[in-house]
Amino acid sequence: MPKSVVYNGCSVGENPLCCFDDLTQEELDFVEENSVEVEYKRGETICKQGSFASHIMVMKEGLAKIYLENGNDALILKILPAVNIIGLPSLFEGNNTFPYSAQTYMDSTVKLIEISAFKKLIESNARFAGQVISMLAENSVIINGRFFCLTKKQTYGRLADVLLCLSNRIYKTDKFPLQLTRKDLAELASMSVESTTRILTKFKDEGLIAVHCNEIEILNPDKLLEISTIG
Amino acid sequence: MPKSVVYNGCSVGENPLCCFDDLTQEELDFVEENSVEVEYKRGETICKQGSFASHIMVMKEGLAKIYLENGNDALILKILPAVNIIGLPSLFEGNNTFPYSAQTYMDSTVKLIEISAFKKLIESNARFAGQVISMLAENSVIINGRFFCLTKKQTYGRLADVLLCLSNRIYKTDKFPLQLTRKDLAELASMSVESTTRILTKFKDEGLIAVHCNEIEILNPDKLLEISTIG
DNA sequence: ACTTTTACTTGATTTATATCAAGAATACAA
DNA sequence: TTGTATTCTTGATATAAATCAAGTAAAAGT
Repeated sequence: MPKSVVYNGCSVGENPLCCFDDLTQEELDFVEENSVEVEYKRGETICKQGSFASHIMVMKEGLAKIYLENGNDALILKILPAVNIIGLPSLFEGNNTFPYSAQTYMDSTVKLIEISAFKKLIESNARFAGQVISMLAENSVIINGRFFCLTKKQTYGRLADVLLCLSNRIYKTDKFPLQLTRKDLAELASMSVESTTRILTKFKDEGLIAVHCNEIEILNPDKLLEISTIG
Repeated sequence: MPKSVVYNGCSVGENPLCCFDDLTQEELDFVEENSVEVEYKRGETICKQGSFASHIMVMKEGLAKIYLENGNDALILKILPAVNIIGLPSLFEGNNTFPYSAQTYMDSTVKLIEISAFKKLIESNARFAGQVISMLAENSVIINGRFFCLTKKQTYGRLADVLLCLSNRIYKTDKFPLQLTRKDLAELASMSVESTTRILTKFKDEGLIAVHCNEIEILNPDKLLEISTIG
């Protein structure tokens, strides 16, 4: 029996964005000519599901969520710290709209690259195309992990996952500012706000975490990981 | 307010596999030289999560499921009729194992292509690479739709989805042989076998479907679609 | 400072759905 | 054919988690 994979619902990859590393100076200039940088405030929409996909986006700074919306329901596919790329799934032929929305959790800087320029690079540079493939493939593995987590784990495990993800992948420290609201956390763990509160309180009572004013500290990551793994 | 997208949890795309269309005869020969065709019986495993990804697979005939496994839990990501490609996510750099398992629902024919040969094609032919990107991108859109369905819809909607998917995408007719067991259906809709039975009975009582001996007929697809949409 | 809104917490209730249990139907084997 | 094992069905019960409700705390606006 193989060691079980740990599906952590984290939806943040460990590999840095790398598809621009192998471009020539000429190609880099071409990218620059066809891109702009934009500042977004907290809560602003970077791209809107269903709108025309005119560009590929690169998160340079900040934090965002990528989500599907349908009526009043929203499903977060991924949280996106810098540096990461947004919009690759809109590259598929016959599709010219964004398959998801993206919104910032805090003030963020985003680079917008003309999609036609991006496509031109893919067509002319097979190594670049290979890296785009690599990113798409990794992305699907990450999202599938989150898929597993949200469908198979129950609330405690899902929230433990979210906390560990913030600590390990986003802020990369045990003690971090809680810039996300309970509502944000609830949405990330796909549960109600009330349940989120209750579980956080329980974690606090059991000494797994400490919550100071707008700051959260992971006291017992091992136990949280255990909760996440059990489900 | 834009028209709501219909997330149907179907996880079968509408576009045929097309990445081999633009290859030269020489390239096609190269693919042939580096591939074999294998027959699988119903229930056999085509690829196993975690094992070394030595090849890309093409379903030539039959039907299979692609799923994540973790302990006793399994999550079906996708059902795969012919002609479709399996294993693209194992293309990402630094990963040499299959990120999921695949198992046949019926006797199937699969073509196995050496992954090194496949990668060589990507590196040497940017158009081919572009089509692989397109397939990966489409795939992620499909799986995200299923993700939404399984996390946001409740049992009736999910099962309605599965039935419509079988009818519309797999068998392409209103009346089709029920080769899947209740257990298979339950797994597809991510619910218990008992609930599956109950809901099927309800659909039958309400005249939405008819079940003859090992054959199922969709009598009221519109109503089923409504159930699927409401959730 | 006070008011209004928004965010958070806690408890009671409801609901969807899994699980448990046991019987019926079907398939399979001797 | 009869016995055995699956698969399917149906009912009763348990449970996780949402919803409802009402209050407190914090933030924002006047």
